[in-house]
Amino acid sequence: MTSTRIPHRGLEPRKHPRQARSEATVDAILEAAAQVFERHGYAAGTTNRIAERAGVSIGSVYQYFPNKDAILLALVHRHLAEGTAALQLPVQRLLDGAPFEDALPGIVDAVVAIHAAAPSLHRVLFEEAKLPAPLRAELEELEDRLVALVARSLADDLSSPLLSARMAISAIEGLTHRLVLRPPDGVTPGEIGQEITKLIRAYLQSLRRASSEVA
Amino acid sequence: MTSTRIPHRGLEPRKHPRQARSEATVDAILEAAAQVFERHGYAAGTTNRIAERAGVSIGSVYQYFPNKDAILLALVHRHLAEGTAALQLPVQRLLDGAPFEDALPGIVDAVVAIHAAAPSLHRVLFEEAKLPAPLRAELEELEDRLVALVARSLADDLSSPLLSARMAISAIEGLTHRLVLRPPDGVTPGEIGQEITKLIRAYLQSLRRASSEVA
Amino acid sequence: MTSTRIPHRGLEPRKHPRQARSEATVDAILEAAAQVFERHGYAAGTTNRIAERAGVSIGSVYQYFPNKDAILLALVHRHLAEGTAALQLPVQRLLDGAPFEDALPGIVDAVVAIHAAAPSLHRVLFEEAKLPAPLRAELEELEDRLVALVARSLADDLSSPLLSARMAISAIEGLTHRLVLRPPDGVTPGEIGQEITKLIRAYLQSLRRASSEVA
Amino acid sequence: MTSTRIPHRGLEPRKHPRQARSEATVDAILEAAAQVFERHGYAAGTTNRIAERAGVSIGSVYQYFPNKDAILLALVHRHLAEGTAALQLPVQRLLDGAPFEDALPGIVDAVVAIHAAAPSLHRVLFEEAKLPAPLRAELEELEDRLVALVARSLADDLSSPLLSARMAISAIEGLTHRLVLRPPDGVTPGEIGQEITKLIRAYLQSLRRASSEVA
DNA sequence: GATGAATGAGTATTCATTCAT
DNA sequence: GATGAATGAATACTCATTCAT
Repeated sequence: MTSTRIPHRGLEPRKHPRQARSEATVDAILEAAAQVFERHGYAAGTTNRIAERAGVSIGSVYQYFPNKDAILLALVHRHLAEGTAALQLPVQRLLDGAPFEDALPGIVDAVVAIHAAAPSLHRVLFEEAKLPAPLRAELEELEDRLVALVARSLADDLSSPLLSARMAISAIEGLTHRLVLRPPDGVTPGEIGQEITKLIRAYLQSLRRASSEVA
Repeated sequence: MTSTRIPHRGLEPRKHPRQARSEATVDAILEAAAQVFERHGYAAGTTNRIAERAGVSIGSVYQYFPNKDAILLALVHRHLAEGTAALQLPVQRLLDGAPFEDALPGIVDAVVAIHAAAPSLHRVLFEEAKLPAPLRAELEELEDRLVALVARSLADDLSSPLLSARMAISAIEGLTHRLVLRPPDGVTPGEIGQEITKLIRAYLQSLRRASSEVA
Repeated sequence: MTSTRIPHRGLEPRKHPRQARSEATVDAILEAAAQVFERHGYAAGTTNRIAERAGVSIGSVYQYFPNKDAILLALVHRHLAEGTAALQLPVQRLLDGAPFEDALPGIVDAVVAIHAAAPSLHRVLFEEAKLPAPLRAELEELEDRLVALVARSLADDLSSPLLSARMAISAIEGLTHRLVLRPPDGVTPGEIGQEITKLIRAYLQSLRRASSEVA
Repeated sequence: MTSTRIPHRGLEPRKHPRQARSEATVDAILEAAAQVFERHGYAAGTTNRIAERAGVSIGSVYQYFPNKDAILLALVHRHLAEGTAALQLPVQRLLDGAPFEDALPGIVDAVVAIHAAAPSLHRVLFEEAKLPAPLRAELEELEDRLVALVARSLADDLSSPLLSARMAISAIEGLTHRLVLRPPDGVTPGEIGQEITKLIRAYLQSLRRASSEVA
């Protein structure tokens, strides 16, 4: 397949490895795929290269993944799991009723961390590859849920909490993405996070002022 | 070529059309390429598909473009020219010494307009395809110049004008990109622009307050 | 056509140029073709390159030649005419009854001259390209006639004049071809010719001795 | 590639077959290539035709050869190995100090045998295709070494042993090439060899006579 | 007559995927 | 289970040739 489009059917991992050895093989393949996609992009990251780097025969790759797209999907899921885990704590705080601005630094740190780990791979997974619609929908829903959560925490002060929450989350994602992939000279990821936090805070506070003025 | 990498040499258009007929052909090819890349992405946007959609034989495509990458490059340049044109006015105001915040809405509108015209194509041109290093450098320099210009206009009030300018420009680009590609329900591009403007303004004002407090 | 095979039909020049201008065009095309084939070989010598070098549009080339092979054929004929002309004198001496060894230096000089003029083109015309069978037959017949002529002049002294003549002619051709294309260090074409002459003379004399001993 | 030029890099066979099966595949491809090139020439001998005749998919061809040129190169090397083997014995005699004329028939027989096995393929390999410069240099050096060896064995009697040796070797090659490719009526390869031997002997003896007369 | 834009069959090559061992 | 040899559809690109202007 030369295309980048990722069909939906037949993407489930072929067999769930039950033995430790198999699990190690799957891990090796995924790790190899991450490296190969990171370096070459999705289209030029051939399955044979992945197999070679994993130290495994191409046949073994297809023993565990029905096709190339499935490998990418598994990577997406792995990435997603890591992301969810990193967001776990700050999101929990939101659920516990903490104000958004308290959870904000934790969220930003988590997003920055996710991107900083493998910036180029992130690009491949979420921008180069055309993920299957259902997965894409799932991703959007995930973001929507976070937005909704944030909106709820902003609802008391702001007039358009949903839009504001969307702006905040999008700013975090968008800025992190841009700035981590190509960081300005002499600025560390940590500082990037702080600056993003500042920006969001300023935005929300100005909205609050506007909101209170109206009232 | 299945890869997405775009080499630098040999990408100049092959012949300059001398008859009106060929100019129309080149236009048709570029327009077709824009559509095909927009729909299928770069990798899956085959040259034959482009030719077919242009209503032209594959040979004609290669009469004017030495290879597939050159088609994409031409598209990038076309896009770039439009972008530069759209930014012309607000940038001129900056050059004339206007404060950034006055030029801001114009800049945001221009960036939103560029994205809104063909959001998906924009993604293909600047994210899926690996542009040749020199072009990429040129693009970065373009952004750097804009950042420097903005920084200059912010230098009086702010302590880190370069970083702040970078944040502002990145926020415009990053947010526009995200929000135009997948706009929140019931929000128009115009409103997106306004909200982005608000966000940047809030950020700068808060920096100013912080700056003056220190002083 | 990528093939080197040269079909037989439709190879006659399309129209005999009647005006001086046309004749000049044909000449320019042939000269350009000679240069292009000499430099690039037949397969890589494209018709467009020929047209360009001739300073003529591709359409004009096809006005005078039905296809690429016809150009090569015309070149072969031109070459052949020159060869025949160069051999005219020594062959006439043979016809007049002169002994072969008297005509020999003239023949060798002629053959060397033909090769030396454009060694690489000669290779393309007679070895790379697969000439159409009839032309090939014609060429062979030409050589056969020369061989027969030589054989007649050797018939009195030798026991197998036909074979000896064939050997002599083949030696001239074969040696010239090899030695002119890649001449040994510090040896001029003239010396090559002299040495070939020596070799043929020695061969014939030894045959004569053998022949007379038997008798 | 339509051109006949053969670049030098990336021509090494792609993988060394480890299973018996693949060795058979490589052999089949080479044998098929020999036949296809023999019949159609290099340019018109398409890789698909080779695959088809080998009873193998086109993919398998490229599993073992990086490109078409590499196939031709492998054929050249195979041919060369056979040639070297055939010349082994007579050359050894020369090395052992035998006079050239003793080794001569063996050399001629070897050269005739090499050509007679696949005359047309020989033409394709060494005349139609433009071998990469290094290989061409290697071939010339091989011939040069043989010439030097012969010259050494002629040095005592002749005044220009190097030129004479070059003439002798060139005559063998050139005559064999011409006469085997298109043998005169009713003459067997064996007789061709004998006649060539005669010719060389006569040449050398006449040189010797000339040399001794001078002295 | 001349031009050069347009054509499209044909070529080398890649790479995801299968399957015999 | 694992291997890697084999497959072949698909792709970018060339170039001889045609034909509208």
